[in-house]
Amino acid sequence: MIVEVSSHNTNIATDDTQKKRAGRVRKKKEKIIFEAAELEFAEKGFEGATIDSIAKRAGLARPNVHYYFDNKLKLYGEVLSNILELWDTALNDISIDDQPYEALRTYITRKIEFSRKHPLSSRIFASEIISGAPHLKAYYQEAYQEWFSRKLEIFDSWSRSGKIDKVDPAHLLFLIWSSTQHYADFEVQIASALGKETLEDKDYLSAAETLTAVITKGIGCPPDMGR
Amino acid sequence: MIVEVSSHNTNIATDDTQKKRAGRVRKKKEKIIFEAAELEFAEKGFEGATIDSIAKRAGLARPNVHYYFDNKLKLYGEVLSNILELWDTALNDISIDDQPYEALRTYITRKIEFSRKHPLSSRIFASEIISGAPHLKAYYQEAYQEWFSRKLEIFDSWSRSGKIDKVDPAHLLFLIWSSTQHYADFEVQIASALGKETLEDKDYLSAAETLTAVITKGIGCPPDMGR
DNA sequence: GCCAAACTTGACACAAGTGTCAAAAATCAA
DNA sequence: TTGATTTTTGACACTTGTGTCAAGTTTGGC
Repeated sequence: MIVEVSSHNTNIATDDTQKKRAGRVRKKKEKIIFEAAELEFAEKGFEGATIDSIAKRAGLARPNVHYYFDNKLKLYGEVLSNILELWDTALNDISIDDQPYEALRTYITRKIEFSRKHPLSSRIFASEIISGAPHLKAYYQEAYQEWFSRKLEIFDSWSRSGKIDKVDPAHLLFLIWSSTQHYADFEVQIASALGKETLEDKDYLSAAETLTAVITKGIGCPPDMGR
Repeated sequence: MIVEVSSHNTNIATDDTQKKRAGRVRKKKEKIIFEAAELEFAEKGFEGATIDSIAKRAGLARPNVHYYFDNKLKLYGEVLSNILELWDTALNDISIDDQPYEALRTYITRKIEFSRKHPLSSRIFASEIISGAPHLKAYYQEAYQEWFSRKLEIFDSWSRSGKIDKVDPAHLLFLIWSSTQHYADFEVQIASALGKETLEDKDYLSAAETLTAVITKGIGCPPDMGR
């Protein structure tokens, strides 16, 4: 039942066994279906999503969805791996040589931008984790742990060289990750708190500013620290 | 379709229309079903949950679940309002007269403890928000906005009186909320990052410590500020 | 021990979802 | 224009889930 999610595949149609090469129509329809699927999965989760509903969102007959993506699991797998890929390319990355303030400011800003540009992806991912990541086990035993420990090393080295305070690097990473992720996953709640229907550009901007200010000062590398 | 979620009802069976008063058996069974439902909803979301699966988790025949809770929506409504109630009682609360450091330390610690003790509740709530809060609209237009603005006032007053830095209070609140919430919702991811199957007490403790340290220092009210 | 109320369950009717197939329609290269 | 290929769709068989009912069983007060 576990999807083998490959984090890097440029072509959406993975199994070339009997799949026809992508014509114009195919590409367009795949995109329409894919986007409808993202909406559906974000709103209902994997278990709650139905192919019928995806077909309706896409404006197609249900068997047509089966024609392009064999079944719900395959479609979901594509959506998931697309998310991981997006993530990889959009957030490359913090380097050990960077100055903490600049590096964190950039990272936080990019992560928040990502939350604004790809809220559905973020939410689908969150739903998957919340429900125990049943389709991501593979990924979690490999790529993620590596990504995580690379970040830890950077924070550790910053901490050892006195560039930042001695703070538990893992929890610091969780702090950065969760507070930025929040703006995608809990957008409804945030908008409601701010008395709006939906968040605007300036909200994301001031979020990034505030998070950067509080977190960098909180670990002892505020902007005015100089060098 | 929107559930009228009342944030305070001591008795689980709300509609006394034809419901029999709670005997011993009733109470016990309701609890078993309720807990099975929490597991199911946390894992599958509202749309994906099935009564059959809840019945199986509870070790009962499906019609028996219908006997105690009329249908899925009612059961979900009970679960949701139980969560809101838990929240209200467990996190009461920050007062405007408190010193920021102590108040925040207490709040963050309690919130993380809540994440440890009630991970399912937290996750169900998160799923509901992620999918657009279709069953919480009512709550969100009232109680939540009030809760939120009360917190804002406190932060604002701290900020005006120079007890903390001039930081956007809304985003500060989101920061605190999201980073603590994270330990319930993304437990799988966190455990995987830390190379464990499941989180231990000390993980929650060091989480609370780190968050408190970084956030309070980040807004200019570290413990050694004294008074 | 009796019996009314509370509880349990198999069976039913119905609704919704899945995946497949064959035939119709559209596309496009020669 | 034609005909092979790609795409679309109605129909089918099947599975899963829902809610109800009536007949059974258990429980507990007397």
